[in-house]
Amino acid sequence: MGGFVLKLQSMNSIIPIASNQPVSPVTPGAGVAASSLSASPTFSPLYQQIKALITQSLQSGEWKPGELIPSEMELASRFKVSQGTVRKAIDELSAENLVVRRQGKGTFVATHHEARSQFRFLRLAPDEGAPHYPENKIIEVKRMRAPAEVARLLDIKSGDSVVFIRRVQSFTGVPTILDDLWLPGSIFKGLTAERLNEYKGPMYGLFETEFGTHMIRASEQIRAVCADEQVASLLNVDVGMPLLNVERVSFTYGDKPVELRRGLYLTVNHHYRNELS
Amino acid sequence: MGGFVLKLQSMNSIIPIASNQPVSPVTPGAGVAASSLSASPTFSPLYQQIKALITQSLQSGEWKPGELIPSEMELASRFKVSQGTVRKAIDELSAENLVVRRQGKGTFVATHHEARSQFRFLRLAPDEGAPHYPENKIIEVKRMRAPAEVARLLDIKSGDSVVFIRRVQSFTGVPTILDDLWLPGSIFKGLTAERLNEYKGPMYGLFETEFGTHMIRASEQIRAVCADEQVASLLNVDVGMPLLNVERVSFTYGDKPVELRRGLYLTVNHHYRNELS
DNA sequence: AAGTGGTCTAGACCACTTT
DNA sequence: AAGTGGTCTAGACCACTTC
Repeated sequence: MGGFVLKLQSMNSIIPIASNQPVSPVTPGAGVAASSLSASPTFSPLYQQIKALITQSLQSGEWKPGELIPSEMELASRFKVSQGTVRKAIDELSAENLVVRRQGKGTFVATHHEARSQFRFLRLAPDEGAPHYPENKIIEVKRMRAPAEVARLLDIKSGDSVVFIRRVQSFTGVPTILDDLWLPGSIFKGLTAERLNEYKGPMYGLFETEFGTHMIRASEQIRAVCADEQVASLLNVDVGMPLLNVERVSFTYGDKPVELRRGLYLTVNHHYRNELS
Repeated sequence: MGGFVLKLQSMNSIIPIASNQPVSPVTPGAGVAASSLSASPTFSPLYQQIKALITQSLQSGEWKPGELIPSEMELASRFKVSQGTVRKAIDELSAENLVVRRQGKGTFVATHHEARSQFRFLRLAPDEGAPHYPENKIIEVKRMRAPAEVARLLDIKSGDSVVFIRRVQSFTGVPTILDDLWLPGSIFKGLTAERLNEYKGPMYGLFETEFGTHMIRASEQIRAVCADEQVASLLNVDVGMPLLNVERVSFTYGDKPVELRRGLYLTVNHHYRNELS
């Protein structure tokens, strides 16, 4: 019986896990044989370590968005743990929307090319009728040097290259969202207005497919502001019209910030919806 | 070996579960013996049925907010299922913030009288510094007949008695939030301005303790508006100042709406924070 | 029929809290 | 020492999908 409880300095230095696992089968019916290191202050449950290993494979691109990952039994065999432990790891990854389970088919890497996740990052809904996806119009795409504030939020150096995008989104012809985006130039090489205009569907789908960057979560700060002349012109409203100002930082695997977005939402016939639970 | 898989018309008609449970102990090591009804279109996993039973006990007040509920072993014994099945039911209740687990102590009914849940329903945070709780000033408390829109959202009849509350919340002396609340009169009998002013701490704590109504979730719709004269006067800002308009419907056990709230937030030095995940 | 995830049980041991 | 939730394993069967 081998020791299942591992002592780890951090979740990043987890790779040698295999060598700490039992190499011989556990006696049937036997429970967990604890090592004497179990009181370690850096103790981490086995399933958390497995979760970190799976996350690493997602991050490294071993399994790409939309693809099938190995079955629970295969992963259990690879990591030398029971299927139940792999299951608990995948349970959490599924709860965090990193993977999607489908009974009878398998577990798939989450992708933004799916109806079910279409409105996960678009919280503006019409006051009447079912949510639907807006039309995109790209106003401007340019390369520039990151201002200090942009660099800080993207965790890059001030003056580093960033891609700036301005677009307007309309619902049934009515301009409703003005977005300004800043993306790290090192990741989004070759992003042009043409490519953005050609692409139909959510921008995060394009980012994922064309630039290998999958967004896993975002953090938003919302304020109320008034439209200035430039904004009023772009959204076709009067100067002084109250608008939602939504500042978003989006993160990819490893909680790395890879998008800064400032959206101005016209909330006359739409609202930002939020569930508190 | 008894049949564990039950056929249910709905989650509400679950009470006879006990009579469908095995009364004699299951043969050790035996798996699940499925009944021939397993293909029923209304099939519900055992742990979901247990979850519903526990939720009923929460709703009925058998265990009150802050109290300890029976241990997993006790519940397993009561419901004649394994401890693992109870565990999975409680896992979900914990994820939904209905209960709180504490290793070594037990599982407690969630309460709003705790630091850990203090900011679950208060999303306005200062731009600089750590979140802190605002001071309350009750402006008005009165009884009135529910307007049609209020009645619709509270799922009561138009003209039914409601309690109306207006208050201003301030951060370090600066008026920042103007709230208007409508509460069903049938539940919040005897709510007075004095009682609200005496009470220090979150209003949901008072609702829970004084009126036996614990909020479990809320749904918000956010818009940008401009301050009119009355609002400007109450928040000590200029007319036309852009404000967040946050309309909230809060629900208690059984997803019953029991509060309608319209908040106006000054977002000059604060922002509404939201995590998209 | 075979393979996948989903449910359920049983038993062991660990970590934490209280007695 | 006893009790609680937390982790881990093992094995059975169910529901769903594909072959």
